[in-house]
Amino acid sequence: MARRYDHSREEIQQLTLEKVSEILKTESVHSLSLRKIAKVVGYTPATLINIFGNYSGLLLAVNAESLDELHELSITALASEANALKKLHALANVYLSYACEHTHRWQLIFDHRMPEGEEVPHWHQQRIDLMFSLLDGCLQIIAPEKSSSERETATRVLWAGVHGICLLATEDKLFSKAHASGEMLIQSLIDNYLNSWC
Amino acid sequence: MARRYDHSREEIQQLTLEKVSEILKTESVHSLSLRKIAKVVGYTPATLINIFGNYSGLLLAVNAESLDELHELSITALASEANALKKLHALANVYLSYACEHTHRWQLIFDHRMPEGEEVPHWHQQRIDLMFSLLDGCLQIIAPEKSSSERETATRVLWAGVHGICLLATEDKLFSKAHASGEMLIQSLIDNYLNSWC
DNA sequence: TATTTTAATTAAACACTGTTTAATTAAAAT
DNA sequence: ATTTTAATTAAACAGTGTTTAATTAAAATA
Repeated sequence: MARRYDHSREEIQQLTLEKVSEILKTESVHSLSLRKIAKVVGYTPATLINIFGNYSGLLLAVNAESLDELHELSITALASEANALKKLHALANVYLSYACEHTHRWQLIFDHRMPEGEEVPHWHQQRIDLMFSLLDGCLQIIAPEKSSSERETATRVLWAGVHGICLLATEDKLFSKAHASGEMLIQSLIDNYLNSWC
Repeated sequence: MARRYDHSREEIQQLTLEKVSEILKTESVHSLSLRKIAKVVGYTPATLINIFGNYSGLLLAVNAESLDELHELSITALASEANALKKLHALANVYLSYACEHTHRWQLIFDHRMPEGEEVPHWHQQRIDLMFSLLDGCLQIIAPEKSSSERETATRVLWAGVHGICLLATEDKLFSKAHASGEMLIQSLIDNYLNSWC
């Protein structure tokens, strides 16, 4: 068989992202496969490869959507707080909430590895840089006297800490309810670190 | 063919761990496979499954060895410092050094996931708990007035932070030389966090 | 010592995986 | 109306971890 034209390229792409989203609501990253996705989308694996280049490209497209979601949530969280320190807390809690509520989507972002030899696409790196820049923006208001390299250090320390806490939370390595105690850890990290830093 | 008896069960296990070690010196976690390992060991995949239960069990055995290495390095690092704060720094730097120098082994510890339904073996969890307890021991000396739940929070924050920094370092997300700037981030994290915490 | 039982080892099959190839055919361009 | 282009698929390919059945050497038993 050949050329159906039930959907345009863009429609198949959109349809795929929706179906993967649905799967990730209940199933883990490791139970995902190109063939399984192709089946629920209603096209063959080869068609999805034709559209996304390869399986890695498909997952990357899912992750781009996730990062866009995270970015939008971050923007509204920032707008809802006046104080720069509170903005920073809000940012970290958006990150934790996303990790806890969309655990499999969140894990996919960091579980994904480029195939040997391929570079991370610039549009993907841009999305990550954008998230970092929001953090940096808060620190710029909190400590305007600091140099940009000092701020860069603090940004990375805070991101690493929050990310590590989210890893513990999503992997249920936190005794009590993951989200609640995750929030506590984040509060402790940010308050204590910044209290001394500036 | 059947029953060779070139090696005992223990010898094959030991041989396997050695060969995997060698492979991980140059190749990444994702290029590893049971069949590839079996080939270099000189036995068939089914033999390795007979010994380790399944592929996951084989990787778990590699990780147990890695955690033992990390533990031993930690013990000697602790012994080489008198001051409790310096001990803590030493501990964190052992972790970073191991991540940078044995990157693939280190990544395998955290990339590995139990198969659906199987629980983390207690002997593996014990090894992880042991590492956490070393950290907790330092904090106990640094801040004996704190409650054990307060210390638990600090332990987790510090571990999460150091782990996140190591992730950045091993994935070359750190502009300059990974190890050097990783050390800087860890210093910033520990000094600032503890400076405010106690 | 001869015989039975046990278990180590393997080849082959199984059910998957992502990707490539070649063929089909509908749509677009000429 | 004809040619070109490209969407789509089935099938093949090379790989994965695991299971099964057969072989056979070693250990246990008689």
